Amino acid sequence: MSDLCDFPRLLARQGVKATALRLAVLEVLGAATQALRAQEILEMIRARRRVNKVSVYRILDDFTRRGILRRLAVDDRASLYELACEHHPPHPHFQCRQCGQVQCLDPAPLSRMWAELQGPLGNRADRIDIRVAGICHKCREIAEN
Amino acid sequence: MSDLCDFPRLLARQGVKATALRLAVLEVLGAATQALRAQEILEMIRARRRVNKVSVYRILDDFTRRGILRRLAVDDRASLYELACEHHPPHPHFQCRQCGQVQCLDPAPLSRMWAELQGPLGNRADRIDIRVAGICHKCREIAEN
DNA sequence: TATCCAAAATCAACTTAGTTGCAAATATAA
DNA sequence: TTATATTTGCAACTAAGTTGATTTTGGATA
Ligand SMILES: [Mn+2]
Ligand SMILES: [Mn+2]
Ligand SMILES: [Zn+2]
Ligand SMILES: [Zn+2]
Repeated sequence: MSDLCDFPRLLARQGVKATALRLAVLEVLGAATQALRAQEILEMIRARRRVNKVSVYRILDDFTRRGILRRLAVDDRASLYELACEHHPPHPHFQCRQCGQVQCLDPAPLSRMWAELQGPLGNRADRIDIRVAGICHKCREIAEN
Repeated sequence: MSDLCDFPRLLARQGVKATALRLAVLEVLGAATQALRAQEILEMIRARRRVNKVSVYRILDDFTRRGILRRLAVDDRASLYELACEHHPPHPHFQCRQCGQVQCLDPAPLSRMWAELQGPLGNRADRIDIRVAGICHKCREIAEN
């Protein structure tokens, strides 16, 4: 999702050491054009160095709790991760039910939605996930030919 | 989510036989006040009769593909199931990050959202899932005392 | 520079949630 | 009744993630 962020600084602000592995996780996600599964992140890091999957899972978990990453629950069994820095505000996603691809959508409709759902039934809401499902552009082209 | 539906007729319309097990799955979900995990459905059926988990998973899967049920992807590893009949139109959900409880919210905001997200980027959207997360009513009370 | 320490990473083993292939049972048709 | 199709059950397997214990490492201290 672009490399606009200064990852070492981002980690410093959170009070965590910028280890090679933590930076590798952020760099993989920073270079990605869409949200990635833990397995994909692991493989991409393994293209460059040796890593244990447990370390990656623990880093993803920690980053998600700290708000450095967002974890997206999708229909598949594995969840997806994306950067949650200021350059990537929360936004809806589109998942194709044919190919499974998950695209990031424009954040605008989400902010309009916010007021509607804020604090219903006495709950204190602090996050909205929107997932739009259907058939993507590409899959429609394939089906039409 | 209430027993307003005539399950045998619902199944007949879908061209599937109304077997005892299929009806048991629908009755459990019809009586539930919130969406249930496969494991919970299994246990509730087992309180009355002997069943194999595979049969339940296969029924849940088949019903979801037919649109009799909706499968909700949540942050936990197991997904949730709810009836998708005319008495339970699609709606947003609220999940508490403390206790994990998932509540069904009012369908209204979802229909307002629909127009906004329909067919972005050339995709053909046919479903919107909205999940609101935060701290629920109950958990807030506990925290305040 | 050597030694110590806490944080980070690794390893093997385990768990959870679901899946697969095939066999047995049950229902329906001929 | 016999044949056929559908449904359910059983055992074994898989994918994704988790746990607890151990080893490694990057600094701080002496
Ligand atoms: Mn995204
Ligand atoms: Mn619901
Ligand atoms: Zn597609
Ligand atoms: Zn709660």
